[in-house]
Amino acid sequence: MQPEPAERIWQVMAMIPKGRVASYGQIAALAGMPRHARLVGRTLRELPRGSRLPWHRVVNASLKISQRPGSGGHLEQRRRLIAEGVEFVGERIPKAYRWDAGA
DNA sequence: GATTTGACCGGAG
DNA sequence: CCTCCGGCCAAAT
Repeated sequence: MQPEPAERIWQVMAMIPKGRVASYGQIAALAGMPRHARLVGRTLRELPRGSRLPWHRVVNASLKISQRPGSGGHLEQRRRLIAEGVEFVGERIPKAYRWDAGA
């Protein structure tokens, strides 16, 4: 039987290299469900706090953190990314940090 | 069961 | 930078 969609999402997410970021749509596409970016977002929202998955490496297509600015999650994600060497220009992450699957 | 909402996307204007 | 739109899908109202 086919792996559950959420499971494939977790799998793809787990392969994002440290110090790089990927978009929701990108994850969805790599998980074999193009245009299902929203499902990815929902899946991340439901992740337990102690997950070992690099959820912080997932940002929106504009290369900005998608969580509500000012929220704990937003600050947490930003902190973790910076800790990995990812830079921020204002709210935006330079395109150079975008993960190229298969590069 | 219809409507709204949400850690979304891409195109158009 | 902004809004509006159509697509997608699950959970909450």
